[in-house]
Amino acid sequence: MTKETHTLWPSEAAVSDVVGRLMEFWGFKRNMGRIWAVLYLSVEPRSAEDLRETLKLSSGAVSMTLSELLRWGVVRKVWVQGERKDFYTAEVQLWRMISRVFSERERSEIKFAIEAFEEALAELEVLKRSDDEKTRERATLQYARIAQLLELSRLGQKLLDALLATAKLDAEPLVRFLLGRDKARSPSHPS
Amino acid sequence: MTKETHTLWPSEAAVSDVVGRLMEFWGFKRNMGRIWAVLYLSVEPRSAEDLRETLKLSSGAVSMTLSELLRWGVVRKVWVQGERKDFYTAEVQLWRMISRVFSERERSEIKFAIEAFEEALAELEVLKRSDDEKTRERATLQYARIAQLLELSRLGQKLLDALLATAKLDAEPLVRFLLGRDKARSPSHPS
DNA sequence: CATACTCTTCAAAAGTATTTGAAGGATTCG
DNA sequence: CGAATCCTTCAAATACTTTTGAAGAGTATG
Repeated sequence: MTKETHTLWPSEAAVSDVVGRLMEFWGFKRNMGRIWAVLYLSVEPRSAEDLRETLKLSSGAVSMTLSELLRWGVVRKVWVQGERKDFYTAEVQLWRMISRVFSERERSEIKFAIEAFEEALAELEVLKRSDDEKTRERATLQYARIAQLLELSRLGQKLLDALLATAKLDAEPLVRFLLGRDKARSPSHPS
Repeated sequence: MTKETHTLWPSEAAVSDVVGRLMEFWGFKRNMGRIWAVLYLSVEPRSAEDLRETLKLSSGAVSMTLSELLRWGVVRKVWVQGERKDFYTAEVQLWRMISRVFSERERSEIKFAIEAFEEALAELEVLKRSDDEKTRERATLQYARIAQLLELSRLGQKLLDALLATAKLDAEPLVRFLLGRDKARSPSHPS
């Protein structure tokens, strides 16, 4: 019933925009970022209609974007006393969000790559024993190069795993390590 | 003059494809990945025409993609004795490539976000002292939330810096740390 | 300096991705 | 049960990205 179209403050608009862009950069739809940001900055849960008006989107877009956000577990449905509509809030545990997204998305991507590299290596293994000199040379070089790619991918995978393991507990551990390294270098922001 | 259209082996095609996808996933054009991969797996430097034929692209596409790759420093021009055309090779130092891309692209992205968050905080700083109760509440919550985003961004920035500093020297140091953590947990792939 | 060859550019075409809004479900309320 | 409200779906429209290929600029060669 509250018909006041929550107008965004300039700072809210700016943050939503930046988050939208960041998300886009990370391969999501811009509106996912914008909607999440609005919810993240909202004192109370918001309805779909509310978001639709605030961000000037179609009802369909809001519905689809929200369901995607729900699927990624970065937004939750909330029941508000005596209201018919659904209300939504943002997950505020940033690390949780990130780890969820990473573990679902980046991991499968990298897993796929790793498998492909392994297969390629297996094929080249055979060609390295070819009768043809040229073929052997080519196969040998490629084998070495792909092995590099594989190594890098495995490393990326481990990095991700480490990050995820870390994030699952708390924000800090890995963080600390990295901040530590940095301490001596730039005095930067006093805060 | 060598008119033999280097046909790709299945393993080459597969790897080029995967690398293309990975690159696409990371926000580049798929063809950048494919071209780079072909060069990376090539025994000798290749000409633009050669790539055009191998990958069935238009001359324009090859030209533009190559110049983009050159701009990112992941491919280099090479002069081949007695040849009129330009020849190209891939940067084979993977860490170098990655650190170059990261430092140019991700860093500016994150820097921009950080600035935006800081500005938003400054604006909210004022609103937190508003006469209106509601406004104060809203501003206070948003301040706290954006501060979280800012913290996270700064962390990301530091992580990147650490990675870059590492990569600039060698592939290993950061790597070692991460591999260490992992050792005890999952026996996984026996190789 | 004319010719041949190569590379680049760019407007148009093709291809993708996102958004819209109307139709249809689903749920609650009287 | 019927009306009202809200949510979802999906084909069509729009917006955005990438690719094409022809025109032209640049350069080495005879």
